[in-house]
Formats: sequence, C-alpha cells, structure tokens
Amino acid sequence: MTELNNSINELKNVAQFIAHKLEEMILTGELAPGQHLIQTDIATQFGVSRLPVRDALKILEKRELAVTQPRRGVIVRPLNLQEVSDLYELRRLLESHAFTRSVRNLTEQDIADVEAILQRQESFSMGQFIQILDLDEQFHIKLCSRCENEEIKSSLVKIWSRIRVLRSLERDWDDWNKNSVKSHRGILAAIRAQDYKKARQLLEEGIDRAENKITASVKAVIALSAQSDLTKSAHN
Amino acid sequence: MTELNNSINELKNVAQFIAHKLEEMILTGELAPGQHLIQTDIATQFGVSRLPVRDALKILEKRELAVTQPRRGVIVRPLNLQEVSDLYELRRLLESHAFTRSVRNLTEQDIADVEAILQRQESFSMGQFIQILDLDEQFHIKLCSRCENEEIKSSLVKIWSRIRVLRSLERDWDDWNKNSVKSHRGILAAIRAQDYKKARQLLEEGIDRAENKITASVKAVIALSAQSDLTKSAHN
DNA sequence: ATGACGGTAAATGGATACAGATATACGGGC
DNA sequence: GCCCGTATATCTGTATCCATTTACCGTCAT
Repeated sequence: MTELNNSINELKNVAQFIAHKLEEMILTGELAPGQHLIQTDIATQFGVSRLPVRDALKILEKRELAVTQPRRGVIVRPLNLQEVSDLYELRRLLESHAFTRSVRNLTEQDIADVEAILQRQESFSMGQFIQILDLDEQFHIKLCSRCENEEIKSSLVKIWSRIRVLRSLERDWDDWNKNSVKSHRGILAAIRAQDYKKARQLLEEGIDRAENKITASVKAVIALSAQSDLTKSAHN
Repeated sequence: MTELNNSINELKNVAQFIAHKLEEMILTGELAPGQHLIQTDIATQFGVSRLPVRDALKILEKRELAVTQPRRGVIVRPLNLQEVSDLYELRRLLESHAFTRSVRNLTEQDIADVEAILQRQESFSMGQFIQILDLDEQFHIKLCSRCENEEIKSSLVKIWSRIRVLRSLERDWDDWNKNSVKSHRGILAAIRAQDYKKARQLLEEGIDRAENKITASVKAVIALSAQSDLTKSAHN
C-alpha cells in the first residue's frame, strides 16, 4: 500500500497505476495471452474497489493489450501469427515514412540523445529485458520524433506498446540485444554521414529482421501452448 | 426509454448506446468541439447512472472523438488545423497503400457492392448529410477491404470516424456530394479498366481535394468561434 | 464412456449513496 | 490592481446492492 501511494504520484490516478502494473505483468509473462482478467480478483489483489480496475482494463483495451468480450469479461490479447505480420507491415509503412520526414530535421541534440540511448543499450545484458525493450523503442521513436506529424507519432507509440508484448516472448535476449545494437549503430552512422537513403534502407532491413525473429518466437509459443493443451486434455 | 430498450438490443450495452448517441450529437453539431461532457448531466439526460456514462466517454476517448483532461473532465475534441493535415497525411499513406494491396483482390461482388454504394450516393441530397458521410466512407472502406491486413483496416476505420466529424462542418453538402460522386465514378471506371495506377492517382487526388475542402471549413469555423469569443469577452 | 440436461456459482453490468481530491472562479483584503 | 483564500463544480474512488448472463459441474440417459 505504501508502494502504491508512492507510485501514484508519478501517475495520475489509481486506474493508470493498475493499468501500468498489469502491462508489466503481461510483459513478464505473469499474465499469459488469453488469460482472463477478473475484475474482483484484481481489485482485491491491489486492495482497491472494482471501479478503478474497470477503468484500468479499459486503458489496456484502448492500447489493444486486452480484448473485451461483452458480458464475458476481459482477456489478455491472444497471440496470433497473422497479427504479427499485419502489425509489422503497418509499422514498416509508418516508421519508414516518419523516419524519412524526420531525419533531416534532427538536431545535434537529438543525435546526441540517440547516441546516449545506444550507449545505454550497449551496457545492458540479459536480465533486464524490460529495459532493453524500452531502449530499443526509445531509439526508434526518437529517430521519428521530428516527423512533424502528431498523428503518425501517436500511431507509432501505440504500435510499439504491442510490439513490446510480442518481443517479451523472445528467449535469447543477449543475442537479440547484440544484433539490435549493431543495426542501430549502422543506422546512426549513416545518418551522421547524411546518407539518408542508406539509413532508411538499414532501418527497413532491421524491421524485417525483427519481424522474422518475432514470428519465430510467436510460432514457438503457440506450438508450446497447443501442446500443453493436448497434454491437459489427455490428463482429463 | 422505449427507444433505449429497443436500440439496446442492437448494441451490446448501455455504454455503447450512449457513446453512439453522443457521436451522433457531435456530428449534428449538437455538441460542439471543446464542449464539456459532464458525467452527471449526461447520466440524468439519458436516465441512467454515471457508470455507463463514464464507460461511454471512454469509448469516445478511445475513438479520439473526445479528450480527457485529468481531474477536469472530458471535452469534445477541439478543432485544430494542424490535426487536419496530420490526419490527412496519415490517411493518404494508409489508404493509398491499402488500396494498392486490395484493388487486385476485389471480386465481382465487391465491385457490384461499390457500384450500389455509389448509386445510393447519387440519389441523396443535402438534408441527409449523415447518410452521405456514411456512404462516402463505405465507398473508400470497401475499396480497401481486400488489403488483407486487419491492422491497417482498423486504423482506417478509426481515421474515418474522426474525418466524419471534421466533414460534418461542411456547409455546401449538395456541391460536396456531387464532386464526391464524380470522383468516385472516375475511380471505379479506372478499376474496371484495370488501370490500377490511374485509379490510385485519382484516389490520391480525391483525398487531397477533400483535405483542402475540410481545411477551409475548419478554418472558417475556428474563425467564427474566435469571433464569438471576442464578442463574448466584450460583453463581460 | 460420452453426450445432453439442468442447477448452482461466479462474474459482469448497472444503480445508488457518499467521501475525497482538485482545478477554476469568484470575491475580499492589502 | 494584484494576491490569496474560499467556494463551487466536477471528477475520482469506496462500499454495497441487485439483475442478468455465462460457466462450471454433476447427474442422468443413451
């Protein structure tokens, strides 16, 4: 409860605090895709009434991390291979466009910020995978920050919140982070050399690689859960 | 109350019913941009408690038709010239992409459906401007329906719900609808001729014309409201 | 053993009343 | 004329209750 009161000042209200916590629990796998999010349980778990929990679930739904089934409740958004490719096609389209618009407007300070993000990314290792996710996201968002289109930027932020969930399924974080850093270094170098065409190409290649990796992870997890469903029904 | 009970079966719950009604009121101008949406007032107005109203406001917020100001309430999304161009840049990017992906997959039935939409559009006139908006939207959505990307399609639907609000500010509906039909006829003809490149070009030109028209309308309304603000403060 | 049926429990959707927090506005004092 | 405190309007959250729907589970018949 003290932790709640402390953190509540950073966020605006209880609902946002709970939504944030639930998102963390989704990222850590504590809440699995498809799992029911039961209002009363969450309410007692956090020691609040059901109302802010309902609000929190609506926040998750707005961010498309959860799905509401009317009169049946809310579940964590289930995994879906089609969704991965659809989401990545959308991301490629938007980010590539935004990057092109933004890259010429990046200031010295922006470049320095990106460099700082990249250096922090280099210093992290496996254990802190949520931070790794955040830094990767920050890198890409920062590069698009000067695209001068708030709609596209907010669309990208929404897409990233979903990509984070998919990425959290990744196993080999060390390898993943190494490749990410390498790709980011290349992009940053191309930007510094003002070779924007090459930068964009590297960016798109990175997005494609990420899609392939995530597709593999999601496939593996779906296969695994299908298998456990089989064993479960075999036990019955 | 009887109307409520009748319509409630079509929608899933009271909140969605109220959200739908509020959206209509925004489109008809009954609720003006920037206007406060006060929970208790709306609750008494519809004869329900505050809870479903809160839910309804969150639905509007999710669709970006309303903006929540923490601890101050919810307002109808204010008009903003920048937003028009940002939204249209996003629409152009997504719709153009989706159209290209979709157009080759359109079936005979799809084309027939589009033709039917277009014919209905031709038969309407000024009075029924909400229907005109719907038909215009249906035309564009249908053309993109076979893009095989649910994410892009749902993004486009969201964009359209906002564009509808902006378009509702238009004055000269008769002129507007005539131009729209003409543009749509050209696109459909190009599709039938399998000249997809031309179809796409016509589509993009239509989007640009729409942006210009809406920009003018929004400018006019903003100027008008600024003027009335002046007279109001002069009276104080 | 398996499928259909029915009853009970659980969960959501909604209503009501009340307590608290907070931003704006108003008005009085300096 | 400006600053500051109070008042008001409004949202935010708690606590309880009820209705309706859905899910679960055990029984029964095939």
